[in-house]
Formats: sequence, C-alpha cells, structure tokens
Amino acid sequence: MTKSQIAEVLEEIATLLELKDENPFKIRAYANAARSLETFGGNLADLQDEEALGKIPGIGKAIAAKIKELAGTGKLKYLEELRAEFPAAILELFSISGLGAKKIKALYEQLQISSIEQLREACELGRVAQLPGFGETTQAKICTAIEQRAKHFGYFQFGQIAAEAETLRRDLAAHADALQVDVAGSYRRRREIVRDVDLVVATKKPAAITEFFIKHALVESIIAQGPTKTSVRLRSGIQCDLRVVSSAEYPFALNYFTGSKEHNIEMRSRALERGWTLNEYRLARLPPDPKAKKLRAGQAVRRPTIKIPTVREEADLYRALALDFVPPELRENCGEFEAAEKHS
DNA sequence: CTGACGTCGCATGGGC
DNA sequence: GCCTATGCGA
DNA sequence: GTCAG
Repeated sequence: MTKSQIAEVLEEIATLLELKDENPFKIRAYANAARSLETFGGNLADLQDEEALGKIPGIGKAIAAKIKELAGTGKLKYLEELRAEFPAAILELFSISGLGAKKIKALYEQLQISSIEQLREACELGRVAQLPGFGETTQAKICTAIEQRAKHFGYFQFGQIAAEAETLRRDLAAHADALQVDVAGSYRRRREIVRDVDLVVATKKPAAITEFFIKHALVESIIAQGPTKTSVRLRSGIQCDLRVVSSAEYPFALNYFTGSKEHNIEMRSRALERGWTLNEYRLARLPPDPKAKKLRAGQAVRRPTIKIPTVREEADLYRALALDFVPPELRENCGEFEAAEKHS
C-alpha cells in the first residue's frame, strides 16, 4: 500500500468517526495524520517501521500501529469495524455542500437515507423538510446542491475559470470604492484544480462593494451575504467568495485567504514564537496568559515580546516573520519555510 | 499526567 | 418578528 | 489521538 492510499484510509476513518459523533479532536487527529503523511517528504524507507512513523508530526503510537498494519497486510481491522456501522454509499453524501456529519446522520437515522439518489427522492417528496433541524429552505438547498454536484463534481480546472476570475478582479478594481483587489485562494497559488474563487477587496465602503459584486453580470445566484463575507454562484457553476476588509487588514486577509491551510498554520506558529498572534485581520500582541502571572506581583512581568512591525503589504508580513517573500505557488508547507528562512 | 488542539461569519430552525 | 444555539464551511 | 509543558 502506498503512502497516498494509507492517507486516504486515515481520511476515511476521520469521516466515519465524525458520523459516529466522536470527539472532534480525535477526528482532527486522524485528518491531520493523513495530511501529514501525505506531505511528508522525508526518507520513509519503511511504512512498517513504527518508530520512524512516530517521528512524523501528528502520528503517534496508535496511528503508527494502524499504518503498520495497513502496510503489512493491506487491511485494517479498525477500519472494517467502522465501515460495518454504516452503508458504504453514505460517504458520498459528504460531497453535497451544506451537508455535514450531523445532518447526514439525521437523514440516515430518521429516513434511512444513505445515498445521493435516495436523498434526491426524499427531497422531492418533501420528507426532508419534515425532519427536526431541517426545513423547506434546507431541503431546497440540498436539491440545488445535488444538481450542482452532478454538473461539476465540485471541481474546476484552473483554465476553466481563469477568465471569470480575472474579469471579476478587473471590474471590482475599477470600482471607485475599491482600494485594493486580488484573487486569493488556490487560484492565486496557481493550483490546477480549484474549488472556488476567493476575492479580497479593501474598501471604506463595504456595502457599496458588496452590492456591486452581487449585481455583476457573472453572478448567477447568491448563496450567502453579510457585511464582511459574501458567497455567490457564478455562471460557470463555481462558487465565488468575496471578503471585504479595511486597508489595514488587507495584507493579512490576502495572505490568510491565499493559504494554503498548512502554510497558514506555519505562519501562525512563527508569529507565536515572537509573542504575537496572527489571524486574517492583524498581527497583534499575544493576550496576557492568565497562568503566567502571579509571579512578582506588583511588577510588570514582561514576556520577550518583540515590537510589532507595521505591515502595509504582504511582503511586510513575511519580513516581520524573518522570512523571504514566498510566492503564492509555493505556499504548501512543502519546504518553503526552510527555503525562506533568513539565516542571519 | 494534564490541557490545548483556530476561529469566525453566515444561514437556519425553533423557541419565545 | 426577534433571539440564540447549532451546523457548516473556510 | 497527538503534542507540549
């Protein structure tokens, strides 16, 4: 069994544990282990060497043993047991956007729904809307989500949507109230496959930008709309998210929404090392730690906090974290930090 | 051994 | 109609 | 379930 196949198994375990309503952190532990194994570039000569496996971040004793079993026998008792608790097809329901473990579980337990086809039928018969926690609106949304999936499987080729993305960026940028505009997300990272288009706009008039956006000719329907975040469906069928922020927040939002998730985690952790906290809006001083107090009452105990540099553009943020600028294409936490590390 | 594990915006359903 | 807890997605 | 303190 290959590394990727084993990672997929760990993903499946995470999904099945979610359906079982297991501890969310246990679920994430499996998902993290899957990701970690997948991206682990090190010399893993032997997937059966539990000791070596345990050294991979996110993989401990329990998961190392499971990987060993998989690598050795091609099977996993634990997985078989989990699978036995649900019909095999039920996992495809997770590909309907808007459906998560909780809703899928309810549909399964109360209407015995375990496939997309069964779900479509139940929606058309109006049965889904009767369930507690569901309603007419949710039922209708599920119907359109099923149609969406049939058309695109939820994925798009970069080239398929490049023209739309650029048009939106250009038209937003031409708006008098738009101070800065960029396409972020996996599109900015130039991934071949993208699931949505993420736009970030800096403005002093969020409402004006949002209104302009939802009325754009490329927008087919509105999925969600709020003061800072708006999601729409474009004519091509792809989902497009608009984030509206202030100029001061812009570099942070652009960086955050460009990702990748793994890259962001590493960025946050580098900020932490310097006594800062990084999120999609700002770099700030770490809030006072409640238990690091009490010593030397009366005296201000100061943490080795470094003064926060001003960040006006994305490059400033990398500079603040003592990194060379990392081009979006390389932001996958596959060695870019080692490469960007400034050895002083 | 024990506590943390990211966090927040939006839509919805249901109770008032 | 308003308020809030929950699920979902990112 | 994994990790750091």
